[in-house]
Amino acid sequence: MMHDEVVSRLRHLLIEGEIPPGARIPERELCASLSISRTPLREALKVLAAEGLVVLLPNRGSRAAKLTQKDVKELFEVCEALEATAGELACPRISEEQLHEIAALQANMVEHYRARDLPSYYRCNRLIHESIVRAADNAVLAGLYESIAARIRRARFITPMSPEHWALAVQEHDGMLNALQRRDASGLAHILRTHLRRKREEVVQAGFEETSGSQNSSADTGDFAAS
Amino acid sequence: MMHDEVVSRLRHLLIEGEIPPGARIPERELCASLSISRTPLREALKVLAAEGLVVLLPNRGSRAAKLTQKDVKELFEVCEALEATAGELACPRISEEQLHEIAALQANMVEHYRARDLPSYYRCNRLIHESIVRAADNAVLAGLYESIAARIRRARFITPMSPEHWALAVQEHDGMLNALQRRDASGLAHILRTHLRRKREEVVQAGFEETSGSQNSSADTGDFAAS
DNA sequence: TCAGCTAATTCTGAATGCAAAAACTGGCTT
DNA sequence: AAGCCAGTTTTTGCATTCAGAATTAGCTGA
Repeated sequence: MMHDEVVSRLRHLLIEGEIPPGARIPERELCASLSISRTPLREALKVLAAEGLVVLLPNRGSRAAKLTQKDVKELFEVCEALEATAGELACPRISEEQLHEIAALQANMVEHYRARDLPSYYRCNRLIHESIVRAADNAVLAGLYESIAARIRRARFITPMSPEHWALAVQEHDGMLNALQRRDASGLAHILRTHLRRKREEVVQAGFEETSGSQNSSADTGDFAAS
Repeated sequence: MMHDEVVSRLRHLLIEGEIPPGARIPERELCASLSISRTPLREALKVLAAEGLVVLLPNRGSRAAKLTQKDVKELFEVCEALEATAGELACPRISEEQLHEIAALQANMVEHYRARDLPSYYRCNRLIHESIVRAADNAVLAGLYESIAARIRRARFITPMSPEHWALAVQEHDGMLNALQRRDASGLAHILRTHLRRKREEVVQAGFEETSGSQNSSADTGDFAAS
């Protein structure tokens, strides 16, 4: 098992909530379940700690980072900036092919919306946003977006997605595609901003976790047990 | 020596150009010079690779990441977005105390400008930008800014800073402070954008390195020798 | 002399071992 | 019975060790 694969695998466990926020990360068990020794696992944990998905407590092991309300707010603020920038850069840079690809994804997404198939809808939605970011042709931006979006996705399982918001989101996506086709950079940026601000409201409304930003409150979650 | 300290120390070596871009990173020598074993050093290298300062070549060691023209362009595009966002967020959030602090730094910086003391000027300049970011009260944003600004700073030693640009930069800083005091969010964002765009032009003008984004061209730089 | 091949060396990546720190357990005191 | 302390176990962090890959050096034969 390659180093990058260990990181990816572990990142997946954290993002998908299989290791829930705040849970202790037991090195020995993960070593066994990934069949690697502690050295590469610990390297991966340090990387994920730098990414903000893991908190390392000196001499006291590591925990999956919690997601406080403030964290989510901050992540959305940054995500908004990154996506708006991506939108602005993408307008002059996007190729016809990429545009068609996004249009196809959009059509696909609307299908899933009509079928009320939330998981498929989310997948398309995510692919569209990623496509816009990719069209901005900026690897640094894409990397940061990837990381921030992943951290936001951890809060996904708390949000229920109301019917009104869903309808609105689909509408906004139409607006996005339209702005892209018209190469309306500031228009697209604006739509992306409001789109994200709305989603943020939705997530914050759900009001999960407590307000405290402490990662040390150890008295709440049990250990994560590797499968 | 603590883990975080190893990372900081190594990061410093890379940012200050003591390990020049493209140079091979000799594990053994660094281990000796930091008096640690390979395990913590390799952990630090993985973290720095995730930050984009180091490139890991499987089974062929690690190198300080190069800074191509495209890299610089991308970094500035992102930095622009982050700083503009910080400015917008800082305006409604900044405290009187923080404002006075920035005003003091600004006065200090102008002093250094008059004395044509470039290193001191740079230090103040950096502190001002960091203060604005801090005033935005967003830890995620601050973290990304820190990382991106550090990577940009690696290109510093190539740029000569012309007298006209310098004068203009000082003027723009006056504008920033003014906008902050007036709590003019979009005004501040605009100034920050043009300020950075100008600096970017300046750096790109200097036209270092080749255009190729390849990190693998091993035939150009010798090894870095630890002091 | 020099290209090509093979052996030795060096270096990388990962497992194991070891000392120190933390967590847990059981017994003792009040 | 509750709290506290000493001894034990577990866990953490790092050094060391080991296998495998890459690079280098040396040798052979044109």
